[in-house]
Amino acid sequence: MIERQEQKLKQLVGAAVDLFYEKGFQSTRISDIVGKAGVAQGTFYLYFKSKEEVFLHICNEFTQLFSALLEETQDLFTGSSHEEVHKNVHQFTHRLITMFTTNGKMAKILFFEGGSYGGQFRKVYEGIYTGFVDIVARRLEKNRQTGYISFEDAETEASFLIGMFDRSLFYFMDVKKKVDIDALSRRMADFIMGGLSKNTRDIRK
Amino acid sequence: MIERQEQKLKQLVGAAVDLFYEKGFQSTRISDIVGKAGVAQGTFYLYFKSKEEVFLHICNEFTQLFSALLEETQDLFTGSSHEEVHKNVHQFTHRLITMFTTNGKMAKILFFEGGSYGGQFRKVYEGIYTGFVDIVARRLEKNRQTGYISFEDAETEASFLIGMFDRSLFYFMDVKKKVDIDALSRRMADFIMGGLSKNTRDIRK
Amino acid sequence: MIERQEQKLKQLVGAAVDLFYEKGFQSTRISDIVGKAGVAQGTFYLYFKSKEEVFLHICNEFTQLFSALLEETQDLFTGSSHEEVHKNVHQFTHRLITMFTTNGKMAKILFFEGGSYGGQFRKVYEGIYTGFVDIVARRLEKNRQTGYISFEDAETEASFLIGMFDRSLFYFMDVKKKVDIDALSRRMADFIMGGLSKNTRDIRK
Amino acid sequence: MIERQEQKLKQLVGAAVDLFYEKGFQSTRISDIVGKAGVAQGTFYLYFKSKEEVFLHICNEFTQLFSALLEETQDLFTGSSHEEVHKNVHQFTHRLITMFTTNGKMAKILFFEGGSYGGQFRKVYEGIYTGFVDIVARRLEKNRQTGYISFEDAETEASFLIGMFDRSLFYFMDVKKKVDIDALSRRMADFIMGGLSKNTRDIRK
DNA sequence: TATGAATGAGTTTTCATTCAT
DNA sequence: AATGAATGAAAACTCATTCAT
Repeated sequence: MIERQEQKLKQLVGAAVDLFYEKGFQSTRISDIVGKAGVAQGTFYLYFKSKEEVFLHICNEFTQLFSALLEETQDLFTGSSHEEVHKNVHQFTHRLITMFTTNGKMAKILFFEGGSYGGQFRKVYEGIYTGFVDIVARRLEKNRQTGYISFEDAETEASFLIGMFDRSLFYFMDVKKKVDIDALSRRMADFIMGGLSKNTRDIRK
Repeated sequence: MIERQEQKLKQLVGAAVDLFYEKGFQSTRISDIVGKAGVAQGTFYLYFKSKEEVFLHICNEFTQLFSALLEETQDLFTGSSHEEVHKNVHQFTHRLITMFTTNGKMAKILFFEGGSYGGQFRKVYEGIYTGFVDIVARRLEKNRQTGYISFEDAETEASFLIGMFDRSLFYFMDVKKKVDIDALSRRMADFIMGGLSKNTRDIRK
Repeated sequence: MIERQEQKLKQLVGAAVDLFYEKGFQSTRISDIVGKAGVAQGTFYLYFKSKEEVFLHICNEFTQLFSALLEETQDLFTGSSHEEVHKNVHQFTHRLITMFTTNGKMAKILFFEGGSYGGQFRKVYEGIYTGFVDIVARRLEKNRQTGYISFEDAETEASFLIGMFDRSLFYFMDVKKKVDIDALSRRMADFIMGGLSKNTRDIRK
Repeated sequence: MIERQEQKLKQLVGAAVDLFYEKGFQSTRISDIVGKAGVAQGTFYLYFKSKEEVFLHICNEFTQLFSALLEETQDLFTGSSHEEVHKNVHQFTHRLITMFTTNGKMAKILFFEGGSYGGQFRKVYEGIYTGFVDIVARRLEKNRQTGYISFEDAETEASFLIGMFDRSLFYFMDVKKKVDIDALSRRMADFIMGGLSKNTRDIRK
């Protein structure tokens, strides 16, 4: 019985993910969702209070995956050699890209729909984005003294890193419809290490 | 008479820009626009066929500014010394940030609303974004041989550059509500030059 | 449940018939129909896609009655004596007038609204009218040889018969608001038999 | 100057006739009329108070032509021999058909649009139709005693005559898009004389 | 718990008419 | 007299949400 309910919930969420992804939040009708989920119109309201609630449910699911992954990256930018730092950064980009491509629809729903202005989800999006920037900035700051990375302002630099990750990934996922995870994560790690080596390079030269 | 019309058009476009920025495209009502513009409901339809059309009008305005600016950046990444290349990159980031902040609302409307999934404007957005990536990739390719920049795949690298530019700028404009153009453009140029120096650095080491 | 739906449908159609009859198709608002039917505005759209669709529904209902009746009149104009032919013609006019007066509102909606120029229903009307002319012409042709009726061109003559039937009936229904079915059908039969006896009369004289 | 005005009026009326004929009254926009007439939107209101007024203007024009013609038919159904009556009836149908086909658009606007239910013009239409029936009925009555025509009730018979005239003519004008005036008027006269000879024929037999 | 028919508030759009120029 | 931009009332239609079964 409870399984039945769980299944209905999953059907509804699954249908919503597909539809938000295809048509966007605003253009998706409750009737579309229930239609795709194969349940009656009224049933939707047994599981969610409103369309917004499904959206937030989806955002939460993704945010949890995301947070869990970020938690595991304590040693991003750490290392006792340039190569080790590079390896850690690469590991990070690889994992992140893998997670984003695996949950591509949810990622896009959150990062595009959520960011859309006036969306009721702007706040959610900003919270997640800011949290992401913060955590990366903190990781940077933690390793400022190692001498293997260099930057003026951790927040600014973090926003660069996340921007290049986020948009380039969606560029390949969305526009190019093809992501070579290995190549992209490696190039990303290279670029990041280069970008973070400005002063160290100059100094060592 | 014609001036009057021009003025009405500007009022309408101005109101639309403000409202799309504040509430998003979907949540903005024609009645909001005419209300803010101080004209009658019907007047809107003398100037635009639909809400979509105002949106595209705004996108076009911004796209033109944007294209004009891109045209002027023929020597992005060129130069006969590391410093000269850096200077050119910096000039570019400075100009671009200035333009984006000056036309902040339009920029955000296009880059967020336009990118929103299922939005009717996805195509417009993708066209502009792809065009942007293409032009930067071409500038990169043109200067591959100079030895001052280095990369495996120009398109990938271009998507990095644009991503970091785009998102970090909006992060400061939107979330932080404060952009230090000089500092940001300089740091961006530094990061870019670092990111593009991977191999050169390794080689010279 | 299904009965409930059927009832709602009937209420809506009934209200529409009344209103189209009183105010015409164009002047009838959906809000008038739902108001008269005692249902909510949105309910209308559960049963019909548009105002046009109710109209066509009504036309179909009447057309079916009409076609069924025409099917039964195989022996119109047949007979082995002038009197028998007359009797058959009279039977026909009597039945037809009875059907039209019984379904007076529907008949008028189709024959007036439908025929109205530029109406979206012109085609429907013309189809029905032409079909009516055709069938009467065929019945005439079938009995051309009996010697009890006479005419040059069956189609022309059929258009005479239908015209006199159609307009005179509406003249009494609409303008005079009173129809003496027996008298009218008899006079009509007399007139028709006279009109169709031109040559026979001359010959016999 | 005054000629100029007259010309504008004619342009407007002409455009209105064409458009009412093509698209119907309701579907015709003032903007269509002024567009076709080549004058400004506001100019319309210098000549007519509303769309209704142009329609009535057109109806009046036609009604005048029609009334003038009816006035001239004092000797419809008169004559001192069957042949003479026939000749007069034929003359009448010929003239009437000629007039209707010559002013085909106006005729159809009045007889179809005007008759459309709920049309604001129902009254106008009914007035004209009733007047037509009345005058024919009076002509019939006047000649009841001659012995060349026979009928029970003049009004009924008049409604037959007009119905057959009206609808059959429009059937050929509209549906068949071809009217053979000579043949149609002759057949009509034949049919009418037949229809009106019921009793006389029986008596003389 | 599940259903799906019913609701009605909310939005876009049209177009006859007005009026300043 | 002529113009045509501006007006705003009116109407069709959509869809999230409710509720009786």
